[in-house]
Amino acid sequence: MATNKKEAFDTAEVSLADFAKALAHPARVAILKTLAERSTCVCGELVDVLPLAQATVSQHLKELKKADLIKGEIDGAKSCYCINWEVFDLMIGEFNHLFAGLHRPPESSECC
Amino acid sequence: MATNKKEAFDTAEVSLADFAKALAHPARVAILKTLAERSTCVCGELVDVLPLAQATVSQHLKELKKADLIKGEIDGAKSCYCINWEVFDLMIGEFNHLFAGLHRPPESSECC
DNA sequence: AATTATCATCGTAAATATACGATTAAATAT
DNA sequence: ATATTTAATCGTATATTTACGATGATAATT
Repeated sequence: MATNKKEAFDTAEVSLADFAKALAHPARVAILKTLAERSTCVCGELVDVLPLAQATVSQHLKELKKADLIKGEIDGAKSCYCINWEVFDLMIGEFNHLFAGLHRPPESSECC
Repeated sequence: MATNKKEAFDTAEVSLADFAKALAHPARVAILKTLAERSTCVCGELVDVLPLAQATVSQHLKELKKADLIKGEIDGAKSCYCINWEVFDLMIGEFNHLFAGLHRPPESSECC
């Protein structure tokens, strides 16, 4: 029954929802935060930072990569990740455009 | 296995993730957009606007309510919803604080 | 009082997400 | 050459999400 109804929605809504979905787990928020904090690219210290098993961290990284919010590169035996700022900033802009900028309550409107 | 590891993360990360989760579906984005567009509170026209059954819309509304992003009120036989701007603006602020404001790439850092 | 409209909730089916141990593959170190 | 480190992937268990029809409850209409 849980069929995917993505086609039925606007692409803007879908892409914003996908962005939100990528952030919809504390581990992934923490990963992005950690990647942003370190000026140099971070590899597997993420596993040390997070309270999760290596396989699970890898899975979260995969999701962030799928959402195009991070880039990965193999550096010897290790693999190195960093934030994809182009896409990230773009999504933040889309987010703010849709919600923050527009549509404030029209002052005198009686609402709930 | 899929145990809830929320306790192991910072509350800021958890609350941001919860906020993101609330937006992590096109239907919920569309609901918020619709509620923001109409100056007067909207009831069940949402069902007409969305490509989903009434029960499903109700479920999504429940989730948004759980996240405290909307307020609901029974108005006769209908029930009326609107955005909870206090919370919503707060979460937007938290979002921008954590990601947009801080941590830009330090210019000369070689990254991925 | 009986009917209708509106919407929440229940029950349920199927898809996704979360988590981890085990395994694998590749690079590095011994 | 062998052992170790690093990280991806596989397999799997469980939890959560998504979706809908059916039912229920309440208010408005007839």
